[in-house]
Amino acid sequence: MPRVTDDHRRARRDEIARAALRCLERTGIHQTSISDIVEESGLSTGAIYSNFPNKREIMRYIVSDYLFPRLDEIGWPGGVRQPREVLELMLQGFTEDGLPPRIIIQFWAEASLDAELHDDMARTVARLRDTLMRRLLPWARTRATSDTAATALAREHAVALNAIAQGYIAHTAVFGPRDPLEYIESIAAVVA
Amino acid sequence: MPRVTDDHRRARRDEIARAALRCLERTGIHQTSISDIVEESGLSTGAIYSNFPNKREIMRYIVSDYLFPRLDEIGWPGGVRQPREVLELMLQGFTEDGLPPRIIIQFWAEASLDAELHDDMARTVARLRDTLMRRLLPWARTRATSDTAATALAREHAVALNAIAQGYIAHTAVFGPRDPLEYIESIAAVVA
DNA sequence: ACCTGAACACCGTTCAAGT
DNA sequence: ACCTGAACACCGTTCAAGT
Repeated sequence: MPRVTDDHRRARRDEIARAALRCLERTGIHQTSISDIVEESGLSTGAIYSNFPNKREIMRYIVSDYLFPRLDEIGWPGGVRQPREVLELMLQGFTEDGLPPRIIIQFWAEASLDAELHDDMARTVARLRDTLMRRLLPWARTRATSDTAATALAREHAVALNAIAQGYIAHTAVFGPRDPLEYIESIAAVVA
Repeated sequence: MPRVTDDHRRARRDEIARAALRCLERTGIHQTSISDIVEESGLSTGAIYSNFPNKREIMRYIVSDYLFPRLDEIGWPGGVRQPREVLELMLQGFTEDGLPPRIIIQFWAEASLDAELHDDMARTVARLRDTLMRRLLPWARTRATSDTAATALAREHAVALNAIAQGYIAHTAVFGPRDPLEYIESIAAVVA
């Protein structure tokens, strides 16, 4: 019995979150009002508030489940791949499949002010890092003598990949789209 | 005669902007209300609104004049400096003298939604880039055959330095303070 | 000319009433 | 149990009245 109710509840929450996301893509977090979400979803104010306690919890739900939806579904090639190549695939994956950078940077701004939203973001980013780690592991094994060392190396590089991706997203959010390969090349030239 | 009035006006606007900035550091752009700024500045609502047409224009004023206040006042060493070293000094300068990354990322989020604020931001970043360019020029001259080529090279690298600094600020805004040198080293290891 | 602060319109949230 | 939508409190902005 709880099964049916839970499924229904989740479906409703997804319906609301997706409507909210369509509003966010148009106007951002703070310019999106509850009544915009009411209109976009076709539900009533009360329907929103009987599924989420407040607007902030809708945003937390989005950060946890919708912010970087498909990174583990990128068509990753198998085999040994250099970190640089994994980075290139990741940035191309964001460009093609992710939410607009404009939205992501707004959630970062929120996360820097709200401890719980920050923790949701940290968990989401940790999932991303683990996906990257798995892709880096074959390469890391060619560089390390033990399995433990390989895991540590892959993890370190996955963290750095996340950091560069964050820089790329922030950059394109503010200054517009940019070719990922050219971006990577330009920062490589500077830190070399 | 207009001189005195203009100076007075500018002083008042600075007074308001600084009070607003103190509020922003505590609670962010959207959680800072006009009445917070009224309280923090000791002025009245009407005094705010007779110096700025609305809250957004206070934010534009901050982006133009207060966001990266001291980058050209960093104690830059003279002589030929590698891009990597200029990058290190820049990130250290941000860490020591700039506004908290938490605030800067909020203005980026705003700039990605508001065309005029975006243009203010672009001008501010262009000033930063020109400062960096001047610091890179001695190095660029050792690498280029003409003055024109040196200028172009310095400019290219200055743009990349800005991009990396933006990544660093976004990263520290969300994930907390991090040693600039270690950050640079970790991304260098990946794009190498 | 600049400032005061009460009044207005709008948004997030609540809650009595419905199914 | 979930939903409706009018009502409430608060925030950005305006404006008649003051200096």
